[in-house]
Amino acid sequence: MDKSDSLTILLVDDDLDVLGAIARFLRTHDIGVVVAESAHTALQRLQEQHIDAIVTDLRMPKSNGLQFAVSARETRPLIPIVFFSGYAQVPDVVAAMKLGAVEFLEKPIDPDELLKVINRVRISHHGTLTTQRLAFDGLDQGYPLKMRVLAYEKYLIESSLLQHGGHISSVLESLQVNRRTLNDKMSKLGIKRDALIADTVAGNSKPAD
Amino acid sequence: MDKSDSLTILLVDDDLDVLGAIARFLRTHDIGVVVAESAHTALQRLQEQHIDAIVTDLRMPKSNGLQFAVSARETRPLIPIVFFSGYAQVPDVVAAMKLGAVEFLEKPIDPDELLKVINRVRISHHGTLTTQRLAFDGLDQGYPLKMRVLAYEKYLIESSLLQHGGHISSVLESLQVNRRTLNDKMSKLGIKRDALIADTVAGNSKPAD
DNA sequence: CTGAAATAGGCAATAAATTGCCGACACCAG
DNA sequence: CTGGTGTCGGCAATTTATTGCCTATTTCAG
Repeated sequence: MDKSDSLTILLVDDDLDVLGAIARFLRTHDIGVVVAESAHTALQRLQEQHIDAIVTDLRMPKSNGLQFAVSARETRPLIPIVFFSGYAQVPDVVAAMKLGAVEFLEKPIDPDELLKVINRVRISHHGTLTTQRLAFDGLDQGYPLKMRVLAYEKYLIESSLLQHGGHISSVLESLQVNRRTLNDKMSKLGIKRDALIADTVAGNSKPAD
Repeated sequence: MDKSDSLTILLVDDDLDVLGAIARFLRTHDIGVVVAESAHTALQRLQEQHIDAIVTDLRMPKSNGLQFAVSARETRPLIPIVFFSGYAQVPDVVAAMKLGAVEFLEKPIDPDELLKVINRVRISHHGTLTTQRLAFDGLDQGYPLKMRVLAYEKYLIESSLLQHGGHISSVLESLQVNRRTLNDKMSKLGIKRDALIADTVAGNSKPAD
């Protein structure tokens, strides 16, 4: 299946067996995979082509995963990063999560679990959402408070819409907001319900998480 | 400014020896400590009195620390929470950090380290901005849109204040907001400039509600 | 086809936020 | 002490947001 909305992830691990196995698995599930066996290579790939998310081993021979993540964030400030590791210590995990990791998996990796995580990324960073996240989160300086708050509000509403499959009444209940207010906000913030729900029909529209 | 105990933390652990020892240590460092030996008691304390931050064991006989944290957040959505545990598994740590934990310490607790963490909390969630952000959109859905947006706005203002060392005029420029508006927001959101700029020295506690 | 349910938008009353202007207070250098 | 700077809050005019009421449109089951 060729899907225009499929994700491309950057998979980083020094163990080529693991790299190959996971890459194969993900590709059979319509996820584009770019592999790299070192942090150095990974950073190159990150600059060469479009990557939607990073899945990386925490422990690698030369540069460790955290260091790599920091470098990666310099290029792509808010790219979602998923770590995995076989012998993670608590401080490592804490550091990774503080960096804003979306998930931290243990080796050996359960492919289905990884797939679930990636699908979650697919949803929360979908299309217009990604732009919004950048708007309110990445550019720490230079944007007025009001604009950033509005961008966040837009992001929250779009997320809720996606999570409820475009079902407005559910969103109203979830966000506990007046129906008229929500409509006005969506109009003002340029949120198109139709566009959002059309986006998700191809993949999983329900994050059963 | 009141020079007495400016910060009150809620310390939760089923091990009474640990509870007593840490409480004593913290009290000698001018930190108010309310102790609870169970999640149930802790939730009561949380409603009875003003608590600035929670320090809790992850593993407790009856209810686990995560469950407790979720309940605590229902009462105090953005209260800083520090976890500690002796036998933490990776998924536990990940879950705790996703909940927006400020820090995750390992048992046995190094008192000085805990003190350092608490002092970071004292200047209002300093440091791990990413973690803080996760606390917003990683937090369970179920909080009204308005509350979440306000929480984010509060976070933005506090961050900017910290970043500019409490210089209001710099914050005004950075956030491009009217001075009168910023003052009003700070007042409404319970942001105390004095408390934020008081560096490692004790400042005012903030009755953040 | 018909009617119920879900969604969207117009309009107007009400509530809240924004902002300029004024004065007050603290602090510091001269 | 005095004047300058930075901060804070009261007040009121203006703007914006919220929300209830009403109607239109679409969708879908019967």
